[in-house]
Amino acid sequence: MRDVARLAGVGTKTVSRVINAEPNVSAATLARVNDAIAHLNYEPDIHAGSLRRRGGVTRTIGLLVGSVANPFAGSIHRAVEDRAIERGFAVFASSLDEDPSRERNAVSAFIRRRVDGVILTRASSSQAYLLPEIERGLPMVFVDRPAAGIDTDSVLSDNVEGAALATRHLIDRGHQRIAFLGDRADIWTAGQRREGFLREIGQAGISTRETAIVENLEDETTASEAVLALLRREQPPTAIFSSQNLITIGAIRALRVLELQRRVALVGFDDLPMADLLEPGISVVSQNPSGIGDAAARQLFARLDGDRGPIRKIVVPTQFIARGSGEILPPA
Amino acid sequence: MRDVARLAGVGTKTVSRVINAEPNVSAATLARVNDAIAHLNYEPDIHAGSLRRRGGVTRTIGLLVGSVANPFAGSIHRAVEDRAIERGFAVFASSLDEDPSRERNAVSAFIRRRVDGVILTRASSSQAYLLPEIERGLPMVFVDRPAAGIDTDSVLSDNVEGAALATRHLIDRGHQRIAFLGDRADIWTAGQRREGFLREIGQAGISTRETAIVENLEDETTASEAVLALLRREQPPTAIFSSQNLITIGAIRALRVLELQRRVALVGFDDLPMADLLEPGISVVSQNPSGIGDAAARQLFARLDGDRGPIRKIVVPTQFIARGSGEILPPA
DNA sequence: TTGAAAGCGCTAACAA
DNA sequence: TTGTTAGCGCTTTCAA
Repeated sequence: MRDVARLAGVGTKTVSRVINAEPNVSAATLARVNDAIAHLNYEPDIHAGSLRRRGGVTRTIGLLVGSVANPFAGSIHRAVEDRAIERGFAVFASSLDEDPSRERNAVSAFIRRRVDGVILTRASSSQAYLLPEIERGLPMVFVDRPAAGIDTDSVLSDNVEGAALATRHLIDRGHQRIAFLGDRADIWTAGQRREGFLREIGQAGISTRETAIVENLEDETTASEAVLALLRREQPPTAIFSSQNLITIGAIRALRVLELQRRVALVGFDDLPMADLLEPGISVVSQNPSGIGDAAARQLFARLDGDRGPIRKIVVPTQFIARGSGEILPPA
Repeated sequence: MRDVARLAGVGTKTVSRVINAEPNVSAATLARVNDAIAHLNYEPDIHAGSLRRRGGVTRTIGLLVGSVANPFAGSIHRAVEDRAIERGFAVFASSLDEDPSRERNAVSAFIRRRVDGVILTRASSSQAYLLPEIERGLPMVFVDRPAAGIDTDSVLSDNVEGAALATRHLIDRGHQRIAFLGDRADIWTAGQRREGFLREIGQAGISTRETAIVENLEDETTASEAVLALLRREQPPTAIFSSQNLITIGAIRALRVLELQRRVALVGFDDLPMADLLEPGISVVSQNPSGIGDAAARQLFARLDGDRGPIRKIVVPTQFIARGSGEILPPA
């Protein structure tokens, strides 16, 4: 910046005015400074500026998602980026991997870099450690799962309703023996989806002895093995509700192995790429990840703009997509 | 930091020593300072530190990919993050969208935030604008596509060989009328894959009048329409090589519409999720995005560690995966 | 319209 | 082992 000032024959404050598009710079000076900037390939240091700037804003936000390699997270990320870029904000992205220590480290990394706000998914069981940051006024929006131990803005899918919708869909087609497949029971969304499932089973007056609840499925392989075991029982389920992406893929594989994909109904929670190209197509309850990301970013920026309104809990609706696998009827 | 120093009854330099795990702090002082840090929930400002620190490192890198919503980019991103996190680095991620102005803006956003290095995919036709940054010593690795107009480290898939492999696979099965489907011809990878295709066609002595080259397919829909048109010709192709992901999906849809998915061979460039669950399974040349990200991050960190060796062009091999669609024989 | 001086939170250099 | 002073690149404050 000193070099630019010297080259343009002005003081550093004038260069500062030009960079920040402040008023009270004559056209001639403006041109001279801009020439000097171009000539020296000068890029101002945002963080040096934020040090003294009132509010200390860095035009940077932090985003913590399940894993940046996961398409669900990718869609959230993209929506957040699109909102951020409009305002000249940059986005730090980190992956959580269901690991509480990664959560803490990521948040700390964001804070040490003085982000203006954060959009977070949680893995640990309490976010009380964020209390001091809230008091300091760090805007914070939770996505996919609500914070525990603190009250913050959040943007969530309607997990209970989505699961209930899928379950009702199967019950309406006459299924009574319906299996529930869930991932790690300590994950908040897993519990919510289980709740929706059980609610509908109860309302339909189906005995819980008829339903199989299989939880803590970690990946495709364990899910596939669990489904193979289920279907080899004496009274196998006539329908399956799989409450997570990878588990649904495992279930599809198991059904194929037994050649039952046209005889046993299957509905998955969360959409799958090319699900409509399989035979039968896979019926799902789809979430709206870019809607979640968009809402979260809007809420965060509203807070950054000074919105001091009450905490908002935004629920993004899910949608049932019938493609065939969920419309299979129970054997007569 | 002043508050911490005061509370611990030491000077700020001592706090600085503790934060940075520098030697020459007595155990007693260390404990007092750490207590004060915990008590005040103090998190040091990395950027304020970097201002004065020699080298000015911020432990931050910038990553620019096609789109963070794209699974290919997601895998690269995740691999980069895994290497970065080991060293306490944070990652800025941005999407390119094949838009030269987004490229410039993203790079500028990174530089203004004083990243220590960048991993970039390009959209614009020349990266000569980065010359000053190179001279200033900003480490830089290009992924997926090489930089143009400057000489930098890069990590690329073997696009020409991969496309040649796919083409040879089809020729070896007796196909003569093979169609090439490509995306925007100005995209570097598109040209490379076309080159590999044409090389094998030429070596097999197949007349180019027998092959159909359809380029500038923008998405699934245009690809699907193009394939429908191709297959309705008098002399339709007996095999299709689709050189990009979304185009392959469009081709699959078109083949299904005409019920030709078991009669016309199809090989795609880039793997598709659940490609093995379709009927027939989709044969592909798969890239190794996490291998690309890993190699790029390793190279970048080697440069950050002071490696001043010659520019490296790393090629990550592709792999042919036979699943059925590519093994369909031409009609007798 | 412009610039000089002070200071943001931290580390380098040096002195104690 | 510890602290003091200066200064990183910028913005604020205030005077010219």
